[in-house]
Amino acid sequence: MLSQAEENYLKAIFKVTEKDRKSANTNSIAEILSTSPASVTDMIKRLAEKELVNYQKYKGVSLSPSGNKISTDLIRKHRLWEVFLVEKLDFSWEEVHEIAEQMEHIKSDMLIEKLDKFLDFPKFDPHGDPIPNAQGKFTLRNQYALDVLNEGETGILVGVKNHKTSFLNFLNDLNIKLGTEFKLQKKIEFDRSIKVLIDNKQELIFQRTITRNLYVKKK
Amino acid sequence: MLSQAEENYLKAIFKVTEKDRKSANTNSIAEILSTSPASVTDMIKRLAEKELVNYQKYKGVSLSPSGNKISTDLIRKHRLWEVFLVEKLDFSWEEVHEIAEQMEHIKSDMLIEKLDKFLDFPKFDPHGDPIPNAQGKFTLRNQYALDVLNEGETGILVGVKNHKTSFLNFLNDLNIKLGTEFKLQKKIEFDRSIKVLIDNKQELIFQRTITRNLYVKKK
DNA sequence: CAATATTTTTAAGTTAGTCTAAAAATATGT
DNA sequence: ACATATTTTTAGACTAACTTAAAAATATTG
Repeated sequence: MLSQAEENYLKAIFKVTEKDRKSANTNSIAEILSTSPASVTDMIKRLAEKELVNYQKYKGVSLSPSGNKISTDLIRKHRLWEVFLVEKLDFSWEEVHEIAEQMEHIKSDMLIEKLDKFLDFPKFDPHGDPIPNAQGKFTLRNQYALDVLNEGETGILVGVKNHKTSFLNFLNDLNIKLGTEFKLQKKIEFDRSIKVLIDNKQELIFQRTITRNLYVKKK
Repeated sequence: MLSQAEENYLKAIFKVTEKDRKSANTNSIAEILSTSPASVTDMIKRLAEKELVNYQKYKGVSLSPSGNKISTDLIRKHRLWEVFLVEKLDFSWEEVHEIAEQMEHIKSDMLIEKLDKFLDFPKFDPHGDPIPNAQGKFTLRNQYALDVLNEGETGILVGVKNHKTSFLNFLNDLNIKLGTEFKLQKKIEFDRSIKVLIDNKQELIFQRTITRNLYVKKK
């Protein structure tokens, strides 16, 4: 039985390596977990001992098959609980991360099975992130950052990359949510910002810091 | 912010002292938590430091007002989650204790408020135990152990004292659940066992070990 | 490619929570 | 009430997870 600390390390390694990076370095893990590189080395050795990670001194760390399964299970649990909090308990999407961070450590396979069923087997969480199935498989989707659209094209918001409360509240204030339609009016070459028409109502200019964080599917 | 271990000690002290006992002794706490008396002394000192308990060496320990509030909050959370698991996720009453034992440690006041509302403010958990309100107040109920009924009287099952899986499964096998009616046919003086008619269908003899653990209200 | 900067690991120490064994205090029985 | 039994506390040691500081390895750059 893994401790919550061990689980959090596995998740952090997953996070670093999921963007095709082969292995995670000590510093990046330390930063994600707000701890020291020394602590990371310490823990990695223990995880290597349990064959949850592949590790060679100074060469970075990656997840073993069993470590990878545990990570995707954690992500599955986290995202299912987020759906529960938003759909059933009426939380807003910027409020759920911290709570789900706690709930993902509850240990009971039957609980997750039944929760999944209760929620009607959702494939995406409230931020549009895919929920892996019980085998650890993620649903893929054709999605693009908003600034990839061509002029005149319309995209439907299906996900957000940045999950910070401040960013989500910015979207709340503009009444932007999953499903919101963006019609790209004009690409401004100078700084790659764009002029968009939102839900056929408000027209706005978005900088790259925003467009990079909005995932749409083409309408 | 309290650790799960600290919270479990507070709950154990609550459990020992709730049956009108003024203070809890080291051994009884150790037994509940499956730990050693030495560990209990150790932890009690820390809890006393934080003014969560009243403690004098060799004289037992009791909850301070703040310790008591934390305990009832934990019981509230535990029992609300049990209701959720049974009512919403379709668990059986003998399956929920362990899971709720984990869930009760999730820290979020808003979560419990919203959960309470989602469940429509239940006053009793799946075993018939009262759920304290946010102020720590328990709903009282006129209930009696089954063997307190007089011959000819009928009682409706409103709670069970023993929560062990084996006992609950015994009840499941007899199709006994909250709401089941017991008509007391005969008291057998010899060993205080009773002959009861269950839901006007099956007639059985129950020993004291069973009747003591069934709480009914008079019909 | 040597000097410097950065990253990673090691070493040594801390805290929470646990244990066992022994000592101290309290309770019990004749 | 005193000897014995029981309970509780202390002492010392252990593990998991963390820290800081220093040493070692790797990477970068003029």
